[in-house]
Amino acid sequence: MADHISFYDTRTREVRAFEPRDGGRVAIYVCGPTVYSRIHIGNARPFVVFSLLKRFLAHAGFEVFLVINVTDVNDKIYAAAGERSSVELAAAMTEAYRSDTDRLALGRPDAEPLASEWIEAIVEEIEALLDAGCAYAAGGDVYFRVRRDSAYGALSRRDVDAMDQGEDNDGADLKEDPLDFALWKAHKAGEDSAWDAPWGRGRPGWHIECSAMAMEYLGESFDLHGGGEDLMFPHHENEIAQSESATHRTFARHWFHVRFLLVEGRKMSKSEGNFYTLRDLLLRGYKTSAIRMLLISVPYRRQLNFTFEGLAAETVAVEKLRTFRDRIANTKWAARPDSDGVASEVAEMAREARTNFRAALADDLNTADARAPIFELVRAVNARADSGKFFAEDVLPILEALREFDRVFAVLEDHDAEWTTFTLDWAEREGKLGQAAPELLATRGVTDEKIQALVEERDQAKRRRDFKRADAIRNELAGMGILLEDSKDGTRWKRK
RNA sequence: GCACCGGUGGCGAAGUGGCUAACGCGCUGGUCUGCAAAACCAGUAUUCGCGGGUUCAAUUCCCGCCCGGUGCUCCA
Repeated sequence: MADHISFYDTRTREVRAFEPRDGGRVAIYVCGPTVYSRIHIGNARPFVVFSLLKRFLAHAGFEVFLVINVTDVNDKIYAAAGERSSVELAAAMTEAYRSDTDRLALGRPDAEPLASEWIEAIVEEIEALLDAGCAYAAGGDVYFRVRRDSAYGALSRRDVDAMDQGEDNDGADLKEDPLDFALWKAHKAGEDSAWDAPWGRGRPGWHIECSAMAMEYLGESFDLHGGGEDLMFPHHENEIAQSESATHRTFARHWFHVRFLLVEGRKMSKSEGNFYTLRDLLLRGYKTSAIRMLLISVPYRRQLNFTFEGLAAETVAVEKLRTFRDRIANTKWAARPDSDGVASEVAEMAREARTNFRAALADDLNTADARAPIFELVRAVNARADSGKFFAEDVLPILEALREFDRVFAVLEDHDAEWTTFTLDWAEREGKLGQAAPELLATRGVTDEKIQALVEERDQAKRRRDFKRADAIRNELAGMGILLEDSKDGTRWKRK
């Protein structure tokens, strides 16, 4: 099943066969968040994409090891902390990042190293670069000699001589060449995290931490390295320069960049007023299943327009799949009258859908295309079920197909109600309950027992043909976010 | 200015040198239902930003234009 998987490679600018060095094993490194604030929907896209990538590769039979680092020493963190401790801010925001991404229900990376915990490895790599003559210390800083690296600019297709010389940057007077970038920054007044190093007290530059941690976890050369498109230059270009100058080996064999998203058609920014954290969306009553579905609806290399209209549409789409799954699983289907040992047509449809699903993902992780066979299967099977052509022996192939889809997409498992409770409890602690959507607040304290009692009362009213009363109860439940479905097998309800 | 990406139905979006241009949402009509909901059926792009070219054939390749987006150094 693992054959013919290919991904676009930023370095070669083409869709290339993905061939891990070590047969069945895949090592992936992704540049994660800088923890100075809660993650927003733009940060969520790479997290979702790389989690899906891992899930797909694992599903395709590879043993995947995914590293997503956390940058917890950085200028932005110092700036955001102000008078407070940057260390405490970073720790709190790291926790928030883990909690928020847990709500995305895609699992955690296999390792989530913090830059601050790998200073020793970073210092060692800088020493190696100094020894090799690729770097130099100046005024307590250490810089990398960009012009010593003839391959510099290959990833982002930039001509070193055509680059802006950046004279107004920090440390310009210490650099031999304006193109050089910092591997180590000398301690400055007001910075509350610093480590001793042979060339002076300070902290790592931004790029070196990823080189060091990637090599610590995955070795000098590994399969795939990724991040947001913004990281291509200078971050990843600099990582390649440092790493390959130190090891003389290909650092990452495949480069994978996730496109930025737009929010309501515009670039997301605080000044535009379209800046949303994951928590904001949860408080507004949107479910992470819908967020995932929306992020899946556009392939990772395309710009995605994140809108509330889109979220609403995907909420419905997720519901359609769950309703279908429940229908198949919970109905007493008749045995097939003409079971003559031939595989049923439904089993054949499920097989074909699974094949198409895998093929779409194997083709540069085309998640948008991969959704089509799922919905096609749902419609075809619903149609058969409506016309009495779905039988007990068809249940298993269908549920297995759904399980396969969900091993990658994770939208069927319903944690939504749980996350809603979690979000509201958090909002209460933070005094933000007032920001919660009214529909969300209405669901608070609505227990299954309470719902069940009302549903039974309505059923009795229906039996008396007291439809006024029955409809009143249905409306009352709707106000609590409960939807009813009458069927021959009784009334089913679900939380919206 | 330099580099790059996109413009497909009401919205989102896949895709291909030539079968009826996927899929999701929406809308209209129908079946079912006490009414709904769910589900299904039918309809909803004579056409893929505009102009030109290549080709027997282009939405798909090439050129130009218009529109939108992104990057261009220490800062996800």
